[in-house]
Amino acid sequence: MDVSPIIDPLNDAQREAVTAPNGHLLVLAGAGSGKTRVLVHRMAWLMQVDQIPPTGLLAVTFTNKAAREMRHRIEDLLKLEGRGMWFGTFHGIAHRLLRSHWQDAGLPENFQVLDSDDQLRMVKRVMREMQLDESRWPPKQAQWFINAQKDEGLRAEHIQQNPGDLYTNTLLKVYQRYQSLCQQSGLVDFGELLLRSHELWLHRPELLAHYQRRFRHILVDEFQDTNTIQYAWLQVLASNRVPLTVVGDDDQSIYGWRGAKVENIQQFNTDFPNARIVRLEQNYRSTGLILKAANAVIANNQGRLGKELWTDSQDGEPISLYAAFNEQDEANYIADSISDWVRQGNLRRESAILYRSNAQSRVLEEALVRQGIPYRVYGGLRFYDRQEIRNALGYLRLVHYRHDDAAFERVVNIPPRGIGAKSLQDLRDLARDQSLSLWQAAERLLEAGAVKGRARTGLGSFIEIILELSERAQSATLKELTEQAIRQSGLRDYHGSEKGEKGQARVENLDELINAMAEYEVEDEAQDPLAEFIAQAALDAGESQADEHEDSVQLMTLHSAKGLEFPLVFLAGTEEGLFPHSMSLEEPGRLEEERRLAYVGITRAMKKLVLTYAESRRMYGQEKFNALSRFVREIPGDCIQEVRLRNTVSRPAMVQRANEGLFSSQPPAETGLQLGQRVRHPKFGEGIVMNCEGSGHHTRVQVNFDDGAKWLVLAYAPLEPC
DNA sequence: GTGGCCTCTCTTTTT
DNA sequence: GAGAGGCCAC
Repeated sequence: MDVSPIIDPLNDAQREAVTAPNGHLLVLAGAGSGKTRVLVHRMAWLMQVDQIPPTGLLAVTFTNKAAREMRHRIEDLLKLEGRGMWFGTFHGIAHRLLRSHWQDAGLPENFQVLDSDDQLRMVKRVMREMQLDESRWPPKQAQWFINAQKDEGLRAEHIQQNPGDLYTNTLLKVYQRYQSLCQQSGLVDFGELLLRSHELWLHRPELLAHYQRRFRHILVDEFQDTNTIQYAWLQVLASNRVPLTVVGDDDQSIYGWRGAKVENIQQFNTDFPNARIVRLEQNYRSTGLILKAANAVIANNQGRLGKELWTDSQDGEPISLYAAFNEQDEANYIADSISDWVRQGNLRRESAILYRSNAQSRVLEEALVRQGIPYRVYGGLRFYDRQEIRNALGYLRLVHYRHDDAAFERVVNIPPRGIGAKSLQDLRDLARDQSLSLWQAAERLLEAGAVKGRARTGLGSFIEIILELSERAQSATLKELTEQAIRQSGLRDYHGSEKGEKGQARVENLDELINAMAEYEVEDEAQDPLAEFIAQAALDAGESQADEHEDSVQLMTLHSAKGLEFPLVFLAGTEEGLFPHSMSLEEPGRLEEERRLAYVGITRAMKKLVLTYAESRRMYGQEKFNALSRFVREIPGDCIQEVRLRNTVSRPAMVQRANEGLFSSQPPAETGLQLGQRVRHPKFGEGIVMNCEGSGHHTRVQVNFDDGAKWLVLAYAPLEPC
């Protein structure tokens, strides 16, 4: 057997990881150290050398994109179809298990996956039922509470009531009521998928044993992003029967705020004491200086597992630091730089602009538009999150499963058919009192003649539509069914008549959905295709299928940049308050997470990194004078070259003042000016210094001349003290 | 059901 | 200061 294609392209550490005996393995993989490659090659090794059949492998990732990419690469490497291997996200795999074992999991066969939008609706409904004041008890917060508990593996009945703690007690009640409503309507939210499949292991040992025999090895990507319940799920499944390979980087853990536990990496050592540990520290991505900067920044974090990236490559160009006058200047500078770079024969798509928060993208986009540079913004509204799509899916969900209350609430009055808040409330009341689904409640009310007038007609025709579609579903293809649902429900006309281009765009999206249905391939023949499509729509929000063919600059948040790399990277808005974000300054833990985010950002760059910040920035409607980010100050001086426009005034002084963290309205000392001082201007004559803003070459002072106050840029309008 | 007005907030986001 | 979400009036 020739294993050279599997091990030849690897360095020593990578090879050690790939060829480790079929036992527990922890791979600490630094940024750009070939983590995915190791995972893929290890799968190949296990199949070829340890003779594990494809069906014996389970590979778990966090995003559908990562799962697809892995499948792709293994098929490429082994020139075979990955059929039989289980690839998927934690949620996807949990869902698959629950579908197969719905009875053991205590679910109805037709259970539906509830996405966060629908979840919020359900939470609101429960809270209204409980007559909680929405301003005092924000539904979003309750939703967050429920998800956080589920992420920790806790059911409402596991959580201790605390007599004095009104907050927890109230939210607990919401949790409890929400849960029973979901159970009754056959709805399973994201957290519930994980929690339930964990319970499935615990309550059905024979099932667990079955899967433990089936899986001969489990591989987990981005292990630092696992939360408590995910870890528990893995731990029970693997225990001491199924070997685990987990790959992660504690320095790239940036999702603590949504429940990820970096500690799981340390815990792994304890729970699996015989696990082998391999560190991948050689970086193949970035230049020497970029790596040096990244190492220096991350070294300021405490309690790391310890890893220091190194590279064979040259130092490369120094990192540029541009101090912009304001956010406009920053955006223009970046757009100019990209123009230059493209003029030198580079591709736009090889450059990326990264920022901490989405709000920053607008100014950047405007500057790119002005210069006619095509760009693509990542992470916008996803296809299945669009209203019109969710409405169409709402109808289909009801066709599939009438007791899906979330879908019922969503579309019963869309398009409007006279079923207002009052009628809906009657339905909810009846449903609650008699433990019925909204669908059943509607039937009862109609039979009893308890609804009158427009509401009666509307509700009647709504039910009629669903019934007719259900009939049609028996014989029609998915595509035909969807087409009819969109037409017959009135959604097409309703969205089409929305004013402006919006209406047209919505209809186009609906057509796109019909196309997607036509192309949809059923993965599991045994499954009802409609059921499968609906679940997929909830679990895979549909990678924004933007035209990737056009050569465009990539704009995204630092979070979405994880896992990607670009020859040229701009990191915009490196200012205190923005990055690190002001909301993470209080807790040291949050600040460390921000620092890891900085580490992620820096290590995205292959050849050239440009940091920019604005001395003055409009935020929340106010002019803010933020100091240079501490993360930039943590980079050794010899890695950085400060870029200034010409006519520079005293660069060191500017940097010093930035480092001191403050820009005052007092002009810099080296200008020889002070507030209140008399100065002479060659053209305007004598005046008094009233105010100062900015620093460095952008320093502007306000001077009161005889004919009024003027703002002057010091660099261009030298003032003489007099 | 829509439009206008008021208030409130103001990260990061996958499933 | 902008955008979202809630509320009220027509």
